[in-house]
This record gives sequence, structure tokens and C-alpha cells, in this order.
Amino acid sequence: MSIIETVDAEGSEAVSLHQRILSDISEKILSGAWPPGHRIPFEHELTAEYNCSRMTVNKALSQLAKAGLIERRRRSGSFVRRPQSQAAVLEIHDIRIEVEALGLAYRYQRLERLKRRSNAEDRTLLELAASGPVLALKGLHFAGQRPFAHEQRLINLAAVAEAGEEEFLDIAPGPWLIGRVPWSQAEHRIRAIAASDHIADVLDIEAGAPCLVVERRTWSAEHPVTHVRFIYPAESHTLVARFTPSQG
Amino acid sequence: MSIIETVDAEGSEAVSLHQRILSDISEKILSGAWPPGHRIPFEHELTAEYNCSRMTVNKALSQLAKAGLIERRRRSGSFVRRPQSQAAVLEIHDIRIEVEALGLAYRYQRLERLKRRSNAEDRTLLELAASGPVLALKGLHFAGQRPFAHEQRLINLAAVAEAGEEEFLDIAPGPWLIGRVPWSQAEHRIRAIAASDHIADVLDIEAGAPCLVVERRTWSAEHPVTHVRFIYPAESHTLVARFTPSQG
DNA sequence: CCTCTCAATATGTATATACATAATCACCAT
DNA sequence: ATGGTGATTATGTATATACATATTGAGAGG
Repeated sequence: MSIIETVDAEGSEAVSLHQRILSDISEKILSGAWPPGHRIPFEHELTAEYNCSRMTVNKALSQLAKAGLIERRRRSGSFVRRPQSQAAVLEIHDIRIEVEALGLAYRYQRLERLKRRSNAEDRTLLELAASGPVLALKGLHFAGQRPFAHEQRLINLAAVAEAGEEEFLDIAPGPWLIGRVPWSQAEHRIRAIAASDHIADVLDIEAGAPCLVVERRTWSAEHPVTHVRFIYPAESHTLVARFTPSQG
Repeated sequence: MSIIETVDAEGSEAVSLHQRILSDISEKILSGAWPPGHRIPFEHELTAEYNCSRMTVNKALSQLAKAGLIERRRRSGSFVRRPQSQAAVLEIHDIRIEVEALGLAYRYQRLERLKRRSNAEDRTLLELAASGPVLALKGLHFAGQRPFAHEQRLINLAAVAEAGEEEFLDIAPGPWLIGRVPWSQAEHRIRAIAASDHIADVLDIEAGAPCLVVERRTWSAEHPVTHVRFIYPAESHTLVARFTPSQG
């Protein structure tokens, strides 16, 4: 309630108030002190607690909401969100790097390239509202002589027009895109499938053998950029994800 | 370049100014009109262009910076960032929540429970240096009447002594641990396998059918806590990972 | 008892303002 | 030339204020 005359005599670090509110609250949530469903103090209460303006509190809470830790409801307040899910930083390496880390020669080979107007399936995969030009690619990543992964990709040419001029004969579209398009969001879907006859054929495995499928959708500031589906033979691939639960 | 006094006569949607500045700029970046390294107009210029206060512009630019699209430098201005490396936030939900989200009844059932001194394999899985007491558990997660996932877990009793007193007959060890042990690090390994005869039997699927395997190792402040291996029938499970680069 | 309306409330968005801070530039003295 | 010094500039953070908007809850009216 009082003016801030205590100048943080002890562990006085140069942390902004904004940051402190943020970390205080996420700590409470992550530690379980405030379980899912718990109502977070109202903005005006936090205003009093931290002796700051509502704008500062509001900014911090809005950020927590965007991060998915809390849910805000007008007139009701802010609440700790239910999905107390564990978040992990999953690093999906460039396939080339992955292959070369195994001491094998990397090679990419195009199987198919098609420029067309997006059909219904394309629009579903890319989450596109309207029809537009897309580039559909299929290719194989090799580790030494053996196929390592099959890639099936859609590129939204409305978002990345230059991609339409590329042949992608022996350069993989992934690194090409990464080097050109800044992306702001991605979604992965990971699952297991049995190899279809066709996939078994190109990957040189038995039909019905288990495969790991990684699908990735990428957005650059609201705009869908690309959708890609990697299929790995089960033996060749393990995804590794490491996680430290720090909140920014 | 001119002031926007046109009040969006046409597709006038209730979009906040904040949102409009945000999408305008990211569109410019995305389209390549502003390539990496390009200097974004100064806040005071955008203030004039959008005829709004600096705070509004600042908020939008700060958000773009947090999203990793631009980089801000004092005295110099804001610049389009070079594309970043890939990392993804993978959310692994509590199985109960996942099952209940499907509208099915959740149930956990213990298959096996063994308290013993860690053997060589245990120490590998837990990354333990010395031998010590561990709890080895096997159990099934049900969605309705059908098995949803098989769980095989090791708990380091040196780190979580109370776990040794628990039976885990029908409460799953995952939530039990989460509620008790603050964990500071986790590592996931994700891969596909063909169901062994035994796994096929307990999961009620065909032998050789593809399965998704998620292994998680958890540490609490340097101490290994638990290692768990989930096996999901391929049809029942897709991991979804969402990602926004860099957090605030 | 039910519905409709209106006031109260918490959040959402925006403004004007102020001062802090880091980086750069121009200038001056050596 | 060279090195320091201070002014300038753009962003960083915070405040007080205002009004919009969604939602809840209580009370009026049927």
C-alpha cells in the first residue's frame, strides 16, 4: 500500500516488475500452490500487492494467458488452466545433420514435384481458407545407400512465392525454407503407422513394418507456410526431447 | 504512407489496432518485402502512419520481438530477424485428461509391483551411478473398456522414499509423482515399434502392429526420479506439439 | 416462477506522459 | 589523429486515465 521506499536492500537485481510478477505467478502455478481452476488474484489486488499500476499487472497476466498457463474471463477473473500438461522442448534436427552425425553420407532426392492450385485436402493440411497456388513435393532422404526418411510436403506459394521457381531436385525443401522464411509457429503431430505398400517400397522395408510419422505445420505470423510429413522406418529413428520447465 | 483516415469502409471487422499493426508488419516480413536485416519503421513513424500512440505501436513491436520475427536495438531501431533454429514445445498430457477429453471413462490398473535393489538395466534407464532401492511398476491405462496405453516405470526410491509405501493399485504413478516431486528436467524419447507378443496381448491388439513408444526420464535437481515407458497402439494415439519460438 | 433489463464488475484496449537506459554521433581538447 | 565527453535518439518500462465489452447477479415486471 505504501510508496516503494524500500530500495531492495538485499538481493537487489535489476529485474523489471513485469518480470517479477510473471515469474512469481508461474512459480505458484508450476509448484502446484495454485492448482488448476484456482482463481488468481484480481488485477486490482495484484496492483495493491505489487504496488504498481493495473497496466503492468494486466500486461503480465495477458502474457501468461497467451502462454497458456492461465485463462482469463471477464467479470469472473483469471484462473489456472486445467491441462497441467508437461511442456518439453523438442528439437527436431535437420535430417542432414542427423544423418551426418551417424557418420553416414547424406543425400536428398526428389521423387515428385507438382505446382497446382490447392485442392480440398491441401487446404485442410495447410489450414488455408481460400484456394491458391501450392507446390507439392515428395522426396527421399538417404543415409549412405539406404533410405532414411520419406518426405511429403506442401508449400503455400502465396506465402513463399520464390519456392515456385525452385526445382528441389537434390536440395531438400526444409533447409531451403528455413533459410528464407522466418516462422513464428509450428505444430507437430507424431504417431506410429504401419508401412503401406508404396512406402515400404521406397523405404526398402517390409510392408506393415512400424514407422514413425512426424507431421509439421508451420506458420509465419498467421500465414500457413508449409505442411510436411516425414515417415521414418522404426529402427532408424528416435526423437529426443529435452525439457527444463523455466517460464520466461 | 498517408494517414489512415479511411475507417475501413469495406471489410470493416472488429479488429484491434494492435492486431492490425501486428499483421501488417508480419505480412511485410513474410512476403519478403522486408527481408532479414531490413529496418522496420521507427515507433514514431508507425505512430504517425497508424495515427495512434507509441504505446500501441510499442506493444505490437514487443510482441513481434517476443515471437522472434524481429530484433530490437536501442538507438538503432527494429530489424527483421534471420530465421531461427527449430525447437518445439511438446505438450504431453496427463493420460487421464487425454482419455476424459475423448469422452471415455478413465481407469488405471496395476499389473505388477516390485521393490528391489537396482540392477544394471535399472541403473542404465535411470542413469544412476550407484545401486540403490527402486520400485518397478507395470500398469494399464484404460479408455472405457479398451486398453489405452501400457506403462512400465522405475522410481528411484532414494529420491522419492514415500513411493515405496504406495501400492499404486488403481492410482497411476504419474500424477502421484507430479503432485509430490517438483521436477526440474525431463527427457523424452519417442519412437515406433512393432508390438511384441506380450504387449499385443495386454493391449488387445495384433502382434507386430505398430505402436508409439514414449519414454520419459525425469530429474529433480540433478537426482534421477523416474523412468517411464508408455506404449500406445498406433490408432489410439497422436502426440501433438505446438510451438512458438522464444517465450517472454 | 420465469424472464427481461440494468447495474456492477473484471478484463480489453488505447491514450498521454514520464523517466530510464543503451547505443551512437558529433565535437572538443589533447 | 585520438580519445574522452556529452548530447541525441530509439527503445524499455511504468503510471494514471478513459472508455469499451463481456458476463454476472440482482431486482422489476409479467
